[in-house]
Amino acid sequence: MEKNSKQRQEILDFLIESYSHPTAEEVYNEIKKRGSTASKGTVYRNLNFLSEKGIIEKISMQNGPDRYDYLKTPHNHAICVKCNTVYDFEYDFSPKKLKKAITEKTDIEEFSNYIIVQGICKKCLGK
Amino acid sequence: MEKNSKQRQEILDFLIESYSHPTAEEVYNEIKKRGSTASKGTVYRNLNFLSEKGIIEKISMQNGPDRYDYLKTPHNHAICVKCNTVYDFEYDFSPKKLKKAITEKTDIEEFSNYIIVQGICKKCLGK
DNA sequence: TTCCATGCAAATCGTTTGCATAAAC
DNA sequence: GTTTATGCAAACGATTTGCATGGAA
Repeated sequence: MEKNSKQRQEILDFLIESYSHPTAEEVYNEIKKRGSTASKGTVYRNLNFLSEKGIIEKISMQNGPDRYDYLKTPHNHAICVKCNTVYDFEYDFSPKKLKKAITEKTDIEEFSNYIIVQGICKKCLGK
Repeated sequence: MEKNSKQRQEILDFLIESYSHPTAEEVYNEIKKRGSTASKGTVYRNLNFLSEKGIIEKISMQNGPDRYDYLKTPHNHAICVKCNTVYDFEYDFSPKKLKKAITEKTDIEEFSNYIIVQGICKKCLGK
């Protein structure tokens, strides 16, 4: 049976109120600033724990560290592959049609409502 | 001006004929088996070069090493986050509507036609 | 009083980099 | 001849792990 530690709660609390898709490092720094005793190892262990439970989402980036997002209402992610900024957006991907297309062609059975679109943002295009 | 080395061509040739979304390590092993002199550093440098050119796509995984895919006709990727298998599938995401949804809500201007859906495959669900 | 979670540090993994040499053009 | 790419090995960043200890149930 799992145990509800102070540290795990501090990590989750921060993610719930955060809208910036922070990295593990950023989570660590922020909760430290607030007085948490959590070590970096504990932060990583809990981020993995929470994402395996489906409470948060681990977002893998093309460059740099993973980012984490608390799963409120379903939404999608548009990611700039240059500067690694993650944006939320809503879009109806017609889940039923999509499910059909995927299960017909692949072995994927269950899939996330959080779809990832990669792109380049205004700022990075200018460069 | 860029130069077309033997090693770069060997790496690209292998990706063109591969349908398995190989990792850098797998690319390295396979071209070595075929007699290439390419070092691992060269493999990484060329995979980055080719993906910056938009010739191949770098696919970041939730766990484990990145995978690479030669960009033939547009298609999407369904990824099992447990076993890291990448499947191809076709689906009409209504690019115009999607573009509108994204540019209205985010700073992303240009985006890839290769959309990523994360899920769990049949085999891993059973476990 | 059991067993899960922690803190710490070392280890690991995937990838990048510096530098001297070799190959394209 | 000039410049870009290579091979090698060392360095790097992000993450995981082993182990002894502490805290929840």
